[in-house]
Order: sequence, then structure tokens, then C-alpha cells
Amino acid sequence: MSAATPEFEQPGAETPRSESLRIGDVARLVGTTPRTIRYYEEIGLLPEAPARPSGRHRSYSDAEVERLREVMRLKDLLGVSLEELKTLLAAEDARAEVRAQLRREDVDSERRQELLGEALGHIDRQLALVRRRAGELSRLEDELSETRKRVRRKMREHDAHAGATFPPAALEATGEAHK
Amino acid sequence: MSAATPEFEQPGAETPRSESLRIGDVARLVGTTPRTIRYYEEIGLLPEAPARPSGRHRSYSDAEVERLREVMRLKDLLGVSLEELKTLLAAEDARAEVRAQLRREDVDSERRQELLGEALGHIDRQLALVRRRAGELSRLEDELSETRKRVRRKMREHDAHAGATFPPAALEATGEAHK
DNA sequence: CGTGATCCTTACGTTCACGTCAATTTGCCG
DNA sequence: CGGCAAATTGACGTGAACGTAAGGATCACG
Repeated sequence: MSAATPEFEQPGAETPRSESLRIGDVARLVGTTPRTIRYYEEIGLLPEAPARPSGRHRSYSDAEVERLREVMRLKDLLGVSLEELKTLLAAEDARAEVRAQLRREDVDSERRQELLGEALGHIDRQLALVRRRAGELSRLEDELSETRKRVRRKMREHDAHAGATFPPAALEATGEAHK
Repeated sequence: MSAATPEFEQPGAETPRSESLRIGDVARLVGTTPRTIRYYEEIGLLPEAPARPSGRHRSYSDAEVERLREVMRLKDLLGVSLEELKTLLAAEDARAEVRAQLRREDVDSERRQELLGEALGHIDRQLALVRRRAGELSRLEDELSETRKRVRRKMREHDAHAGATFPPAALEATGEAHK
């Protein structure tokens, strides 16, 4: 899900990337271990560092680091298995393919629209998934803050009864957060 | 997290509960298996069906079914290990304890306020966790729908170029959802 | 060009969260 | 009270997602 990457960007903007990171560096950068990265490659979650002379060290670009970050983010946000994640990323890659095809202008109108339609389908499937979870979590959040309000009310009622009137005690987590 | 259960409810409302469900029924009700329920009990996630003559069948009340539902909901929404979940539920139980203590009016003012304070702390910790995840998911959602908009724009531009002008194609997933 | 740090592959080990099987018991119903 | 479905404990099995150790090869640097 390259939601963070510039989808369908115009060509021309080549950011200067440090093309040679080693697996250990990458691991540190994204907060994991080399083993995990190799494992992801092994099961096909990450591409096989193409054309690497067997036995040589793997080399990663910044873009690949970013990709890995996204993969891990999706993994723990969506809580899916690596297998499911693989299919999600396949959709992702299909969209990448669309981008590539579209940049090479030699696609006819019909094909072009077809590709865009596919991309849209992939996005919608992922959106549905994300929204479902986001909604559920949001409900949970509401319920919790509702509970919190009740507890605080109880406390205030008590204070009132005791006669001591304090200021509202610097309410740390009262209303909405993250917005 | 009994966010769905009536926290600090007034006593008096005794809903008529069917007090004797067997493990298989419970499993079906919450969409899991007997084995899982026993496992949860085994690791201390669920109470040990107190005072059950060793060897006899377990018996569950509706309340316990509800509890189990909540446990499983939290598990997959928060994506935590059962061990972490156990500590979260410990907080939960602490709050239950507070409720119990408070119903028995023999707690003095000081103790009462102390208990409420603890409950508030537990809730805040859980809220923080939930909000973090909810926020991250919400960001992901935004990014995805942003991407979606770009794709749809590309499609419309194409349509325009082709001269064919359709209605907006019943935009299924355009704006905000879950609210 | 040597050498220490890092990486390579292979392979077996581990933890979590259950699944499955077996040998009994228990519970309920006619 | 007989019989059958469902539950019980115990033990071993399993798949996912890595960890860890071994025996070399490679790389970056002085």
C-alpha cells in the first residue's frame, strides 16, 4: 500500500538516493532484524533483490527501506498474516505495474482505462478493510472515553459531597485526541 | 475492558440470565472452539470457573460469555499477545473490584477516592493505547482515500479527453465512512 | 593484503496460540 | 438405568514467524 508514496507521479523528479544499504543497516532503520528481512524475502513478501550474484551481500535502496516500513506498518495495523499481507501487497504491486504501464505512453485508451479500473478495485478492497478496523477501533475508543467520563463524574460528585472544591485537576485525557 | 458493560451501575437491575451454558454453546456463541476457551482459562485469561468440582463440566453465565466476547474483540483490535492482554484485563478486573467495593458502602471517603483514582489510571492507559492505534489507522485510511481520489481523477481526465461524459459512476467509497 | 565486522546459507530450535487424538467421565433423556 | 452426545484431562502435534548457531564467504578499511 504505497499510500504514502507519490502514486502516478510525473517522471522527472529523481531524488538522490543512497543506493547501497546493507541488510543490517536496513534492519536498524526500520527497527527489525536481518533475519526477519531475509525471511520476508524467503516467503516472497519482499522481492529477491534481483540479479544479486548468489552468495553476495544484499543491497538495498532507500525506496526499498520505505517499502519495508510500509509492509511492517500494514502488518501490525491490519493484524493480518504475512500470507494475507502478501496478497494485499500483490494488489499494491499491480498498481505499481499500472503506474509503469501508464508512464510508457504506448498503451491505448481502452487498456489504460482498464488498468485504472483495476487499480481502483484494489484500492477499494484495501479501503474497505482499513475502514472496518478503523471503525471498530473508533467505537472502542468512544466506549472507553464514555466510561472515563462516568468515573470522573463519580469523583466530582464525591468532591462536592466532601465540600472541598478543587480545580478540575489538569484533566490529562478528557476529550478527543489524534486529530 | 468492560467499555460495553454498565460501569458503576446502580444495583437493582437484575436481568434474567440463563446461568448454565456449556462450553460448546459458549464457543458457538462467540465464534471459537472449546479448546480455545479452556486454553484461555489455562493461561489465566479467564477465571477458573470457581468452585467447580474437579472433573465436572464447566458452566458459564451470559455475563461470562459477554466477557469472553470482549476479550476476543480486544485481542484482534489491539493485536496484542495474550500475555499483554492479560495485564490489560487485570486492569479491567481492578475496575470491577472498585465497582464491587463501591457498592458495599462501607468504604470511607478516602479509600473511595483512591479507588476511583486507580480506575481512572487504568482507563487512561487503555485509552492511550487505543487512541494511538486508532490514530494510525485513521491516517492510513486518509492516505488511501487520497490515493483513491487521484486515481479517479486520472480516470475522469481520460473520459474527458475521450469526449464521453458519464455520470460519476455511483461513487461507492468516496468520502468518510464509519461515523 | 590482512583482518575484523558483517553477511551468506543451511538447518535446527523456539514461542505463541491453539488443533487433535485418546481414554474416560459426566450429563441428560427416554 | 441404559445409551449417546458432549465434556474432561493429558499429551502430543502444528503452522506461523521468527531466533540462533555453525561454518564459511565478503566487504570496508587501514
